[in-house]
Amino acid sequence: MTVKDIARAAEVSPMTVSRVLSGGKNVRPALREHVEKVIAELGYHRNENARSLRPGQRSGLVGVLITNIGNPYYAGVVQGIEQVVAATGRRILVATTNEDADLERQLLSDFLGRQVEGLVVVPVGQDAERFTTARLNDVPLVLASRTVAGVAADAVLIDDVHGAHEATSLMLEAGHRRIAFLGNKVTVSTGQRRLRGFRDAFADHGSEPDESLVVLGLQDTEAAEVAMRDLLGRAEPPSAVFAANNRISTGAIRAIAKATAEGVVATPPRLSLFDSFDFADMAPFPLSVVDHDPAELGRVAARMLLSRLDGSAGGEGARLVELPVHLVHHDATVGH
Amino acid sequence: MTVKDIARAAEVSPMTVSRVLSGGKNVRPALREHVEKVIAELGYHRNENARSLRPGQRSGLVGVLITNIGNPYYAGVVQGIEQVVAATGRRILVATTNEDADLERQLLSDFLGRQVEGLVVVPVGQDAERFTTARLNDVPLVLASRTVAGVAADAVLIDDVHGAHEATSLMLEAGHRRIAFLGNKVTVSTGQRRLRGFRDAFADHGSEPDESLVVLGLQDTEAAEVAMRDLLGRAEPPSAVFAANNRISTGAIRAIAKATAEGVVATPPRLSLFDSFDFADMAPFPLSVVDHDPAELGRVAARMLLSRLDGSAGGEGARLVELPVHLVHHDATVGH
DNA sequence: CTGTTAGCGCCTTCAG
DNA sequence: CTGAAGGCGCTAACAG
Repeated sequence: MTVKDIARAAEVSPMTVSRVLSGGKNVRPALREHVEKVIAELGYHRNENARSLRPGQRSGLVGVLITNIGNPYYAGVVQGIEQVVAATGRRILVATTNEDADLERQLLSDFLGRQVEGLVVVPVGQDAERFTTARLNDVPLVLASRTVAGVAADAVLIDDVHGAHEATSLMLEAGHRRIAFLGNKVTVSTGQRRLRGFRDAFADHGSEPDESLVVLGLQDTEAAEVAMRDLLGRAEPPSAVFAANNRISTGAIRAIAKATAEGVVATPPRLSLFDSFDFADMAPFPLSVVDHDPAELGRVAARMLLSRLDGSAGGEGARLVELPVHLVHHDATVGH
Repeated sequence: MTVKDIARAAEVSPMTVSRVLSGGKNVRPALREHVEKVIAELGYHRNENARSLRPGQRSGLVGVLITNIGNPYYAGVVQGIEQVVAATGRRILVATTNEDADLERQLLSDFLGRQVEGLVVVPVGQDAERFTTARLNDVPLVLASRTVAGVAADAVLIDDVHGAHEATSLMLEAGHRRIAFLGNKVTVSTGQRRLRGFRDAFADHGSEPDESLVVLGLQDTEAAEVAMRDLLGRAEPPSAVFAANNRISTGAIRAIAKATAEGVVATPPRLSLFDSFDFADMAPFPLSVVDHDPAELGRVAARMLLSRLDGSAGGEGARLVELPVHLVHHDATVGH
C-alpha cells in the first residue's frame, strides 16, 4: 500500500496525502481529517526507507555495535542508548561482534549501507583504520566503554584508571602487599587502563606488585574461576585480589566461595572488583566494588552522538568523557 | 556516493557496477576486479534502503519489541534472536516498550513503516486487535515469552504452568501449607499462567492456598521487597514463598536476608522462584529455581519467524512452542 | 490550498 | 557480456 492507494481512496492527489503525513500543514482541515480517516481505515504506514531516499531526509537509524548483548553490563549500555535515541524518534539497529574484529568490520559496512545516521560502538581491537571518517563516509561515531588509539572520534569511558587506583590503594593501606590482579586482554583499552591504575597505586605507595600474581587475558567467567583457584592453591596465596571486570569477578567470587567452603583457604582474600552486580551486597564475604552505571554510559554516548547529528556540537574535535566511579564497600553482614 | 560515482570512476555503466555488487555474474572477470578495486578504494557501500525499494527485494530488517532490555532476562532473549537472525544476514531493529501499551502500538507502526520483514514481540497487554494480520500488513509475527488471547500468531512460551506447579508441589510435599505467592499483573500472560500452576498444585494436593498470602501486581524489585517484608512481619508469616519472576525474586531474597539478619524471623522461609540468576548457587539460604534459558527462547522465536519468511513453514496455522523448565535446588552450602 | 513534475539510488527488463 | 530505459515510494519545487 502506497500514498497512491490512499490518494485514490480519498480522491485526492498523492501530494495531499504526503502533506497530511507530514503534519497536515497547508491542507484544508476538513480534507486533512478525511485523509487521516482513510489512512487509519486502510492501516497505511509510510515507507520510511523510500522517504529517506529523498535528499535532505534522515534515515532515523542509529547503529549500535556491542561485543555481547547477553552481558548484563552491555545490556545496560544498550538500554541507555535506546532511551535517549528513541526520544528523538530514531531507532537503533543492534548487532553483536562477539569480540571478533572481522565481524566488526563487516557489521560497520553493513550499517553504513543501511544509511545509519550515526554509530555507537564498543570496539573490539586496536585497528584505527576502520574508524576513520573516510571509511565511515563521515557518519558520526562515538566509542563507548573502550577506545582505540589514534581514532579521532568522540568517546565515553569509565574512569578506569582512577577506579582501579583507588581500590588498589585501599588494599595497600589496609596492609596488603600480595595483591593479585585478574584482568582481560590488554588489547582492550579497559584492560590496559585498569591494569595501569593498579600499577600506579603500587608506584604511588613506593612499592611494586608481585608480577607472579598478575594474570591477564581472562576472557570469561570460567577462565577467571580457574585462575583464582590456582592462585588460592599456591604455597603463598595472595591476601587480596583485584578483579578487573564483571565476568572475572563472577568467576573469582565463585572460586573463593568454593575454596573457603572446602577449607582450601582459612579466610577468603580481600576482594575488590570492577563493575557492580545484583547481589553484591549479599556476597558471602566482604567486597569492595568500583561501581558505575552502564545505562548512564549509554545515555551519555547517545547524547554525544545526537549533538553531532543536530549540529549542536559545532566543529568541535573529538571529545572524551570519563564517567566517575564510586567505591562501594559491602561488609557481608546481610543474611549471613 | 552512489553506483553512478563508481561507474564514472571505473569508466563503466552503473549497471555493470550493480552487477558486480550482486556477485559479479555476467561480468568479464577483469572488468569485475577493476570495479571491485574502485569500490574498495572509494569506500562505497550500497544503499540498502534504495535497494529494498525495488519490488521483490527484502529489507533485511527484523523488528524486536521488548519490555525492557535492561532486564538481563530480556537481554538474553535479544541475544538469542540476534544470533539466529544475523546468521541470515539480516539485522534487528530493537525498541523498548516499558510495559506501555500505547508506546507499543506506536513502535509497531514505526517498525512496519521501516519495512521490517518480521516481528518478534514481548507483548505488553491483552489487546489482540493490534496484532491482526491486517493491522500488521501481513508481516509475520512471533510472540515471545507472553501471549495475547485471540492472536493468531506463532508464539514461544516458557512452560510456566508446569514450572510453577512443580515448584509448588514440592513445597506442599515438604509439609508447607502457608505458602505465599508473589506475582506480577495477571494481564501479563506469564503472571496468569504461573499463578494457575500455583493454584493447580494446591488443587491436585486436595487443598487450597491461603488467599491472604497471594500478592499480585508487583512490577519491580522494590515493590516485591516491600511485599515480602510485610508478609514476614505478620503475626502468622508464611513458611514458604513462591516468587513468580526474576525482579520479584530479587526483592524477596533481599527482604528475607535482611529480616533474617535483623532477627525479625528466626529461620528464612523456604523460597522457590521463577527464572535463574547469576549467584543463585550462592544465596544465603536454600533456594529452588525454576530455570530456563532466555537465549534459547530468543533463538526458537527467531527460527519460527525465519521459517515464515523463507516459506518453509508453509501455510501452517499459528504454532505454539512451550519450552521446558528445569527445577534446580541450591542448598546454600557454598561459601557459608 | 491543491496538483504536476521530477528525481533520490537501485535493479529488472529489454536491446545491442 | 554490457548498456539504456523505466519505476519502486516518496516529497521538494514549482505551478495553478
